[in-house]
Amino acid sequence: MDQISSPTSARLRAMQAEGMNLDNCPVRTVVSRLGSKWAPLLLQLLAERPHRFSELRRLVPDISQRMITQTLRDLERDGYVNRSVLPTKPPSVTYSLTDMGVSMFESYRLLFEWAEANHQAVRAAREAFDASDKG
Amino acid sequence: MDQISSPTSARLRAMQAEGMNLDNCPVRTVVSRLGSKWAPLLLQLLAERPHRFSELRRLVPDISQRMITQTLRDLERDGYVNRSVLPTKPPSVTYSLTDMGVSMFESYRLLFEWAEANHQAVRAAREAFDASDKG
DNA sequence: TTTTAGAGTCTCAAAAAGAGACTATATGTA
DNA sequence: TACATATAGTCTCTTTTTGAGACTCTAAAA
Repeated sequence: MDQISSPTSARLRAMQAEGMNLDNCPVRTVVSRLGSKWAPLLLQLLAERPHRFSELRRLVPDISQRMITQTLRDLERDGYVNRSVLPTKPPSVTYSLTDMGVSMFESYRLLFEWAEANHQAVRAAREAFDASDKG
Repeated sequence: MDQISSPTSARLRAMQAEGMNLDNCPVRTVVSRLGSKWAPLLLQLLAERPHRFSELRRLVPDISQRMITQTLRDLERDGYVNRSVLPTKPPSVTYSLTDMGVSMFESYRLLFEWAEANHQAVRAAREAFDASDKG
């Protein structure tokens, strides 16, 4: 049984007929990780240059240590981020993008650029919605 | 006080000095919504053509109705999705992308394409990580 | 008369996120 | 000697978010 690719509705219909579920959908597998609360921010910083743990902590003051660790671990697990430990005392740990991370970020960056260019429109839409009867 | 733009580390340092927090970071504001569990899938379907609520439900069998509603509401609130009700009995509701939704999806789509092309590598990285002492 | 369809809402359980304290070791300071 | 600081986390507990499943309403069809 093949991996599912981009699920067009025709494809979804076929999958449904075959009794497949969507838990293996590659797009979802990849994208849902990258859209987590802190991943975009940390990826942007690592795309700029490698950073140490404590640098990230200082640069993003409203993230808890637990969430830095966890987000970086997830990104490392998926192969986007490299974690290298220098055996100094106390040890220093540097995080950087892998080749795959760089490759992925080239695509992801376009959404970031869209967001920078259009966040006012999004914000306006949000406020209009909240001010309407729907909000 | 201006909106924060893409937070380079220099910018973050400046923000920190000014006592700003990152809750208004436009990239995070926009991206974290779009990376939620179901948004990518629903956006793909709506990018293909408009769909009705019950179509989406049938096409994505493992999503609960509550989550369809909520995800579509969030996308509508942010201005990506249009919800139009036809006053039939029972009423029919059609969801489609707005112009802004189409514009956003043009950028987002590149990440989807990357994901389709590279999900095997991500999966492999994940398995390698889990098999190592780190997992 | 019971069923079906559409488009949800409501309630409650499970999972994830977040805050804050705690750990280890070595160096610097009083 | 005693105390504080730095790095890179982990542990526990609380709050928030997600998710599943039952329930609602209306009108037409079987």
